[in-house]
Parts: sequence; C-alpha cells; structure tokens
Amino acid sequence: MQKKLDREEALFRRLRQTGSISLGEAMNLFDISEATVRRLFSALEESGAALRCYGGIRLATSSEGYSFPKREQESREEKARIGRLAASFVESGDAIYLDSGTTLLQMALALNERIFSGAFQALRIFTNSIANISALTPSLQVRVVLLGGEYCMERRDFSGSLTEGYLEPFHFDKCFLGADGVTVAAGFCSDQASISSLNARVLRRSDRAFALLSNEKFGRPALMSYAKIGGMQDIIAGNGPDQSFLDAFQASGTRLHTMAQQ
Amino acid sequence: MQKKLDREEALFRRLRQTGSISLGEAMNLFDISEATVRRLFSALEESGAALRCYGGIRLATSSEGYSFPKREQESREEKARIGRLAASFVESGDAIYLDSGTTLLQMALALNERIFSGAFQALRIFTNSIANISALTPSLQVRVVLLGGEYCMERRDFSGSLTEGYLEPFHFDKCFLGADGVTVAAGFCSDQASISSLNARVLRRSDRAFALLSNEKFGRPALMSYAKIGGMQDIIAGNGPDQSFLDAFQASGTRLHTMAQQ
DNA sequence: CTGAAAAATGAAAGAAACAATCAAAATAGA
DNA sequence: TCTATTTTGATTGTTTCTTTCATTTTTCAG
Repeated sequence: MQKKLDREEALFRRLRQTGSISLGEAMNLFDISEATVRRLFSALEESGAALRCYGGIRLATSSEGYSFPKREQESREEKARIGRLAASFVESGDAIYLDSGTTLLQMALALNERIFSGAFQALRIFTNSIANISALTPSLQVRVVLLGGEYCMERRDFSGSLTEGYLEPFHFDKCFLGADGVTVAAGFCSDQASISSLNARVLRRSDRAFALLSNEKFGRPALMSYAKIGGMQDIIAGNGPDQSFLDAFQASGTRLHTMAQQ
Repeated sequence: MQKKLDREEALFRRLRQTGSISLGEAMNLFDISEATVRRLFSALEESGAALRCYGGIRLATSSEGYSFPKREQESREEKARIGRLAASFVESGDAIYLDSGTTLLQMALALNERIFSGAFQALRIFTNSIANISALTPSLQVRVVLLGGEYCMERRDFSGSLTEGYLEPFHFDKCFLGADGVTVAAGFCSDQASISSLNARVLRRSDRAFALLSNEKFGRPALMSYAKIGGMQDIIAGNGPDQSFLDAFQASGTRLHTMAQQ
C-alpha cells in the first residue's frame, strides 16, 4: 500500500486546480489528523513543487519553484555580485542577449534595477528564459523579447531548431552567456546539447561576448562545448580562477573582470 | 517626509534581490518594531507585488502575482468548468493553439490533467502565454511550444509582428481562443490590438476554431474585432447566452457547447 | 502464519508568529 | 504654535507551527 504517495499526488493535483489548500481543507479532504497534514505539506515542499504558507500550502510558481530549495541559497550572493557587475556593462542603445540560468537571472534582476532608476534611454533585451523575462519590466524605452520554441520545464527556457530560427534576423551588440562548466581545453560547455547549439549561434551574431561564471564552474567538465576560451571577449567571475585559466585568458586576449568589492 | 513609502520601495528592491525577507531581517534593516514591519509587509502584499509567508515575505512570482487578487476568484469556478469542457475536445495527434487569458489558463490546467492521466499518444501545443506554458508539462509525447516575441507584462504573453511571424510555418488542427467581448454585430473582440491581429492570423491557420466565453463576455463591446460570429466553428460557454446570440449562432452554423453539469 | 523492525499516524506541550487594540510619538496643515 | 491626522511601538490573546512521544499500521524475514 502507498497511501502516502497517493495522497501526495492527489494533493498536488488539487493544488494545480485551486492554487492553494488550507490545513483544514486537507484534513477533511483526506480525513487525517493535523499532524499528518503538516507532514504531507512538508514533504511536498521538500520536493520543491509547493511552498508552505501560514495556514496551508500554495503552488510554487516560478524561480523559487525548482532551484531555490537549498543549493542555490549558498552561492546566490556570489551570483548576485556577478550579475550586478555584468549589468554595469550594458549601455543605453544596446541590443543584448541574456542566456538562461541562475547567474543570468541575477543579472536580469540587477539590470531591472538599473532600468527602474532610469539608466537607459533605449535598450532591447533578448532572452530564451522565462525567469529572465519575468524579472524584467518592459517599457517604451526598454523592449523585452523572448525567443520562444520548445519548452524545457526544468530550466524554464526554450531551445531547439525553432528557437535558433527565431534568432536569425537579429544582431546583438553584446551577449551574456552562462556555462555549466569551463575547462582550458574544451572551453565553455553546457550540459544540454540544444543550449550549447543555441549559444554557439548567439555568439556568431554578437559583437562582444561576456561569460558569467561563478567559481564552481572553473575546471568542471560538461557535456558539450559551445565556444573555445578565445571565443569570449570578456569573463565576469566571482573570485579569480587558478593560474592555468589566467594563462589561457591572457594567451587569447580575453579580459577577466572580478569584483574588488561591492 | 515619506519614510513609509521609502521603506516600501527599499523593501521591494531588496526583495527583488534576495527573493524573500524574514521578519527579523526587516526589523534591524530598517530599525523598526515588529508591528511596523508587519504593517509594511501587509501593505506590500496588498499591492500585489509580494506574498506574506510564515516568518516573513516573499516575491510574488507568477500567476498569483497580478491578476489573482479578488476579481478572479469569483468567476474562476465557471472558467474552470469551461476549461475542462474545452479540454475534452482535444484528441491524440492534434496540433492545437491556446490563446492567452484566464479562461484559457484553466483549459491548460485541465489539459495537463488529461496529459498526466495518459490520454494522449501525441500532442503538440502552441501558445503565446507564459501562464499556459507554466501550466503544461512537456514530454516526449506532448510537445509544448511558446511563440515568443515582444513581452507584455500585464498579461504575461507575447504578441506583435515577431510573434505573428513565428506563426508562419504552422498549421493547427484546432485553436482555442478567448475574447474580451462578443457582440452579434462585431463578433469576437479583444481590448488589445496586437492580440486581435494575432488571433485573426491564428484563425486563418486553423481547421477548427473554438471560442471560450464566460458569461460576462456576451454583449460586452471591446476595442477590436478579430472574427465575425461565423468565423468560429464552436462556442464553449458557461451558461447559455441570450436569444440574439442563439439566433446568430444558428444562422452561421456555429455550434454552442454549454455544460449540463460537471 | 507469526513476530520483530520499520514506518506512519495522532495527540500533547511548548515555542513562534499572527491579528487586534490602544496609547505615545511623529508629522502635516492651519 | 496648536490641533488633527498619521504613524509607530507595546501589549494581549489567539492561531499556527514545531518537537516529542506513544500508539497504530505496515513490511518483511523466518
């Protein structure tokens, strides 16, 4: 018997219909005690699908949904600093592309701060990520465009041949890309082939390319390379990487930007 | 002086950076009492930008953010019924288009239920709405495609010439469209011109068109018409509309589906 | 089928957070 | 400067949350 899993699934289905469920509702829905409902809620929150709130539980809807739980919390501060630094490279009049990913989301948030403070007369922002889109506030001055296509639920982004096709008519002044790993030999890599392919295409359409890299990325190998070290003009990192990377950057003329303090 | 508004803005900025703030954090961030922090949180929740949770406050991230507050709650049950009925018209193998809007979101949720229960061997779903995308679970059998383009924050959807261009290569077996208003004379209308234009184009690329209409829509005029009454093959409505619409539907051979009970 | 180990459940006690109320302080306008 | 209004902080009582433990149910080896 798996009463427990059945309940979890039933609760999740119900959640998707009504958005939220109170403690009392769940109690007489399943006819179980308050303590068990709480445990059920905790399990569902643990899984990342929902969030407990004061008197019950609610669907987790966006950025908080998947990535939040614990792992992100730690390096988020570093990524926020990287994001702010990257956002400082954006200038009025630019057409820019933002990759998908948690670091790039932090950049989108920082960029939106600058937008709010009126830093840009004109700006066109392109991205393939729903999280980025949700973080940005479009206006007459700032146009925000999503490149659609086939949806990937885990990363909440779009990639594939459709997306690459949508890229076709555009040319970017700057592109800001993430990576799942970087090695001196392979360069910038993604764990998802379709993202790799997309990023490679973005690079060809950009005048200047920035890589946003939190420290954990350096030296980590990933599935598929989309650019050699020299393919990026600028690296924005938290602390500096080790010597082998510094040498490689120097050899290819890649600029490295790290944070003094902020 | 406007300490209060300043704090509200500062809190909101901080929220956008960190996603959430606890009661204690806010207390020594602004150096104010617990009661005042609670009032501050309440105000921000009232405005719809954030949601209070157990020990503090979090960003409101998606569907719950803007439209939910109160107005939706009322007619949601009716829209959910309409959505379920509409979802029952989808068959395995279909390529379908889903319009943006609260009624269509309910259909997406109902459709996802059917997807979960394994009702479809193959299905391709196209939409221009982030809410719909977030409600659907892509898989090998079920492909989910978003038509991107210029982002509209209020409706969380995409429209404009880019979006219309992305439509070009596709042909839909069925399309499911909403409306801001329907009149016998003007037909199906939207309050946003770009949505109207998009829907008109979707109609030309669809074999069979369904209109999802909650009762409030009948007789209400809206900015721009995208189809005459006869342009839709099927109407899915909550309760039936009045006689003039029934006559118009009969004259144009449009089928009307209402709910016996569900 | 039986009995022990593991898991799930319900109840209870203490801790934390919440809403409501009221008086003091700060602010704005005459 | 004085008064009316708004904002704030403290208090009280209620609700919800977490933790702990005993009981029940389930699982699985013998």
